[in-house]
Parts: sequence; structure tokens; C-alpha cells
Amino acid sequence: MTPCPPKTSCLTCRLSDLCLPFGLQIDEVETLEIIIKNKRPLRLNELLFTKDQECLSLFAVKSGSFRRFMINADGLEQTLGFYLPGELIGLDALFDGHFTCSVDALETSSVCELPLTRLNELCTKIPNLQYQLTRILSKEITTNHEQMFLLSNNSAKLKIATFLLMLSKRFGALGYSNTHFNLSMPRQVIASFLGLSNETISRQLTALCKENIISVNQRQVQIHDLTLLEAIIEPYHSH
Amino acid sequence: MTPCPPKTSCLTCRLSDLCLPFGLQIDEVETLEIIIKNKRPLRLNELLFTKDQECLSLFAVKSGSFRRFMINADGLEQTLGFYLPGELIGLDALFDGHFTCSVDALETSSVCELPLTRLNELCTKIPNLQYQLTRILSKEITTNHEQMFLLSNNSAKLKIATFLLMLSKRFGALGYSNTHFNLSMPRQVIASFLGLSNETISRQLTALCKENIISVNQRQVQIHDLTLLEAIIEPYHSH
DNA sequence: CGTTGTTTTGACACTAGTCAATGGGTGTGG
DNA sequence: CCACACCCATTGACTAGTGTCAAAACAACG
Repeated sequence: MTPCPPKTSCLTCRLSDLCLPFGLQIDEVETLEIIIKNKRPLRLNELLFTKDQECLSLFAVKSGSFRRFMINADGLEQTLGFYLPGELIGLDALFDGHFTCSVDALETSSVCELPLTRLNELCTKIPNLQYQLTRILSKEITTNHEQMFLLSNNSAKLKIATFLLMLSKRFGALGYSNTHFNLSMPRQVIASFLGLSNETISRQLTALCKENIISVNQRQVQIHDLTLLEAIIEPYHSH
Repeated sequence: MTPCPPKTSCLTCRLSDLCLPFGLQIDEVETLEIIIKNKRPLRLNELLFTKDQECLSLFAVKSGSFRRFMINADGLEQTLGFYLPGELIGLDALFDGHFTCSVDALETSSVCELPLTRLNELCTKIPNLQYQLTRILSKEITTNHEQMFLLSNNSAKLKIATFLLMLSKRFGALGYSNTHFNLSMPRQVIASFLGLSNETISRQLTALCKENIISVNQRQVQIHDLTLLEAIIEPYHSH
């Protein structure tokens, strides 16, 4: 018996500016809030949904982190992306109403559930909400492009550096430290995400430690020199 | 002096079911048609737009093919995706009004230009149009996920096989042959897209030829055994 | 304190990258 | 119409970077 979680309030949620309520009037946020359903928190490795399942709701990450994955040709789980607080899960299912990947929790995590039928109703009534949803969809596409840029680069060192910088940037945007954070995923998951072996992840991380660019203690990462890390991925400052 | 191209008509366009007009009433399509601007066709390697440029329009591919790319750490063009007829270009720019990649033509190609301000106006008036735009955004995300799945696989053979099947599927959906088609891009572009060297592309293609799965003559590809090709990426039929 | 799962490290094999040379197709100009 | 140049694709030889396998160190948990 888990106690009923407290009713969600977007108005007091510190993530609201990253999430669906961004750009909405107070009364519009209040209307949005009404349709949000509470779910009990998910535990480590617990599935939020699986591939091909019918999509009845979108989910916004309230706390913790999630992982998107599919099963690859070897029958192994291939990680395709991560979701941090404030991000929307399930956008790929708006096309035909079915999830195209599976998503599970990387740690104890919670989500706000947004039933699709009610969300669609609301979008027709609140133009700002429709507009923000479109913006979020577009941003997801940009994020995907950046991930592809990362992946089609063939050096392991470059991939790790980019991965760390990606996390740094996202944690920073959430108001956390961008130089000192915890990885919520094991090496194996990072490896399958980057298309590398977990041994290579280990070796590259220790290499970066020896260069005094970062220090790593288990899942705890500290970036000592953000500039040096960025120099790895942009040696000619060709931004 | 190029002659003025004939006025576009979505009603007679055989791509309309793949494109923005899908699901719209005839009168709604006619309204959409009014805002479409004609552009002269683009030649090989001609830029449609560049990264960071302000986005004033979306583009729908009418004929030919396009390439999305960015400049990587080595100062080289890294190909991030391809656009075939019926597909929308520029969706990543809806987030903040700036393109996040550059796009150029892989051959002589033409687009329908959709000015954003007028498209947005229309979306508020035609709910079906807004709905279809959302579906297209969502589909783009799914396509991206599939590309990431491709890229985070670390075998060159798997990447090539998946790449060929991806093209086969997309050409098939366009009503063309899914076993006999022309690549509009040089090996170098395929290589940068897959995160491989162009020599590896060559070698893998000749390997597939020697296995009698495909035959390749310059840019012309013929798939002899689609099942064998699929078996490469799904050895356990674990779909 | 033992069990389990994760991470690190080492040794070795192998895939794919690099460099270089060759071959083929296309287009231009004589 | 042919000769030449250019670009692209292919092939070979070699090397560097990663994957694989195995073992050990370490942390977490009951």
C-alpha cells in the first residue's frame, strides 16, 4: 500500500518553465493542471511503457530519470536516449497512437501523466498550449539531430566527451551544477547508447581522468576543465 | 532568366497523401495551396538554407532529394539525414525560429515553400492541418529514433544493410520500386552519414554483391534478396 | 560476511581507418 | 571523334582503435 501522492501543481513546480506550461497564462495553467493524473513513483528498471503499446497518455518527468530503448539484432537492449526532469516522454507516439520504443526508470522516478484525449481537447481551446507542444516537438527533433551528430562521429573519445557535455548542459539548464553530477545509468547503458563496449567507456573515462579533465568516482562525475572537454569536440573552435 | 515554374497544386500532386494535405477536406487543401510559394529548382549541391539562418518558411520536397548536414570537429561536412519527395524540411526550426542544420540538394530538386506566418495562421483556422503537422513532427521523431538505432550499432555491415533497407522502404512508400533504385549521393556522403569511411562503404557493398544479396553499378542499386538483407539486421527474427 | 552485480584492467584478435595506387566514368576542348 | 583531365569508386597494404574474453577489484545489499 503506497500512500496517494500529493496532487501535482504546475503553478508551484520549479520545472514549469521547461515543461508544457511555459508561456501559458495562470488561468490556462490551472486548466491544464486539472487533467494531470498522478501515478505512483516508478522504481529502478520499472517500465513506463513498452514498444508497440497503445499510447493513451504523454508523460512529463517530475523527478529522477528515464531511458528509452529497443531490442537490437543481438537480442540486447539498445539505449536510444535519456529523459531528465521537465522533459516530455511519448512524443513519438503522436503519429499513430503507438509507442515506438520502450521506456524504463533509471532510478526511483516520478512522472505527471497527461491523458491524450483531454490534452488534445485542451490544445484546441488554448492556442498557447498547442504552440508550446509544437515547440517541444521541434526541440525534441533538434535534440535528436545532436545525438545523431554525436553517434556518426567515429571516435570513442569524442563520443564520451560529447556525452558528458550533453549531460552537463542539461543538468545546468535544470538549475543543477554543470560540473558535478551523478550518472543515473550504469556503464553498460552508456555503452549501448554510444555504440561502444562498456570496457571502452571505462578506459576512456580513466583516460580523461589521467588528463586531469575530469574525475570519476563510480557514478559521480566532476568536470575540472569544461574548456578542455569542449576542446576535444571542437579542436578548431570552428563553431 | 529561368521561366516561372507552373503554380503548384496539392490537389493533383501525387505526394499529397504523404505530405501536409493528408486528411484535409478539398476546400481546406485549396486554402493551403494559396499560401504555397514557388521556388526555382535547386541544382546539385545548391544550399536550401544554412545552419543558424532565420527560418521564415518550411519546405516540402516536390522532386529530387536533399541532405541535412553540419560541420564536424574536423571541419568536414557530416551528413545527418536525407529528405525525399513528400517530406517536410525545417521542422527543427519551429522551436526558436532558426535552422539547426544546413540543407543542400543532392541532385536537381524542387520544393514547395510554406511561409511560416501564413502556415501558423492557417493552423489555427484548420484543426485538421494543425493535427497533421503534429503527426508529421511526431513521425520525424520516430524516423530520428530509427536512425539513432542504426548509428549506435557498431558493425559496418549492419549499418550498410540498414541503410539500404531504409531507402528501400522509403522509395517503396513513394510508389517507386523497393528493390531497384538509384542512390543520389556519393559514397563519401553515405560514409559521413553512417560514421564510416568511404572505403568501408565500398568494401561492404562489394561484400554484399559477392553474397548475391545485391548488385551495385555506380549509384544504381538492385536488391536481389530482400529477406537475406533483412536477416542481416534481424538474425533471430526477434522483431 | 558472503553474495551479487558493476567497474576496472589486461591480453589478444579483429574490424575499420588511413594512405596510396589503380581503374572507370563523365565532360571538355582540341 | 579522340585525348585529356577530373572526380569518384575500388582495391591493397598496413595500422590504430575497439571489441572480446577473462580475471580481479570494488561496491551494494541482504
